Amino acid sequence: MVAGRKRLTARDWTSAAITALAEGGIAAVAVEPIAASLGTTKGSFYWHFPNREALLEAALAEWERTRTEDVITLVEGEPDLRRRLHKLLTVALGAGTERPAERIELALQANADHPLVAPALARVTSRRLDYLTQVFAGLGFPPDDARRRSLLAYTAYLGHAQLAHATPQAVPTGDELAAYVDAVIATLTAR
Amino acid sequence: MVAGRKRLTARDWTSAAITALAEGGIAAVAVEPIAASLGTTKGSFYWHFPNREALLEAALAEWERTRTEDVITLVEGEPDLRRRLHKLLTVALGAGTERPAERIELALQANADHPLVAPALARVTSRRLDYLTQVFAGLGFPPDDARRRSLLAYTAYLGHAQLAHATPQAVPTGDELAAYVDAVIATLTAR
DNA sequence: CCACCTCCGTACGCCACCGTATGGTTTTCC
DNA sequence: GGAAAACCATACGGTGGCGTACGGAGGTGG
Repeated sequence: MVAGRKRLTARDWTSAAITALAEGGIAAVAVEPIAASLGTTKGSFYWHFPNREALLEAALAEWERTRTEDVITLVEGEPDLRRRLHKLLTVALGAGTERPAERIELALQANADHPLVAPALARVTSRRLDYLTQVFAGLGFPPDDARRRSLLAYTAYLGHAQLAHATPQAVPTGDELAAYVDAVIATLTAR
Repeated sequence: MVAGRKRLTARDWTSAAITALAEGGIAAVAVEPIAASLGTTKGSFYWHFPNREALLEAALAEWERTRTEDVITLVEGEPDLRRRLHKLLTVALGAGTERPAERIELALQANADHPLVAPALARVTSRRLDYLTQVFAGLGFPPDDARRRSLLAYTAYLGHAQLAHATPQAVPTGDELAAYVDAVIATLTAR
């Protein structure tokens, strides 16, 4: 892939692992294929990492870190709660399945069983749900109602991503998508 | 597993494959492990099937068949549309991730990329969405609104299943679940 | 009863990947 | 400028799966 540098760092390996993760899921985070894509050999890898699991662990940690940063920067531009929700849903439901971030997301969901994936996923999920609950509470819904609405919103997001990936023709695009997002927000915020 | 019969049929292999699918996903539909679980060897398998792919194909076909039957029998006991929706959602959201049917469902979603899985999944999804749309239309919503609501309902179901599997603690149970189902229905059928 | 067809066990070669061993090549730093 | 440390290539053995070859068992009909 990159022919420039000769000597690699652990970070080079983790970011290559993240790329592989996006493209082929957990199974693609494999030492020898990634070595080939980096134009090197396992000899390099096993100097920087003890084993494959450590690489996966590093990749997941990196993903979790940048992922939360993304959400924060996305959110902190919109003070109005209702518009913030709209923006959130537009990005969440509109993001096809092509972007690497979405692909990784799906790859991790697909491997939620994995002992390293499960806790990372749990943390991210929990943070998102808490945040959503907070938004709905800010819109004036009582706590438990806010929680239910956020759960509905989040599961709808998850399912939407899944559906867009598995059965893209079942999911609206363009103007239809915009109308859908509006309808969903109307439904989610209906008293 | 079964020590009784000596000679096996193709059906024996298919149902063993479905069991493996439920327990370990697509990757577990592997000839040698299943042979071992059946107490036999590959010699048997390659008499009944040309290769691994054919086994997977047979398993998927069988799943798709029984799956549609299940839905039909579930539905045709409740004439009232609103109660039918309630029943549907209760079963769909309440079904933990323990039942084999749910596990297979998730395993297939996790492998939606797979060339054999994708079309099967697309057919099932499309049928379900059409059915849901029909229910909402029957409740008096105009066609495109009914479609949007059914999409929201179905994505919520998909995401819920995913969440219940990956992050069970994020999902309500017992009385909370019942309350959640009621709230979701109220939200989904709100004008 | 025996020949044939059905079914299965075993052994083999192949591939992809993991992890180790070992020696060589760069840097770095005194 | 040379020793020590950092880094990498290569070769090896191990595991687990796929698919083939082939020989034998066991039912079944003539």
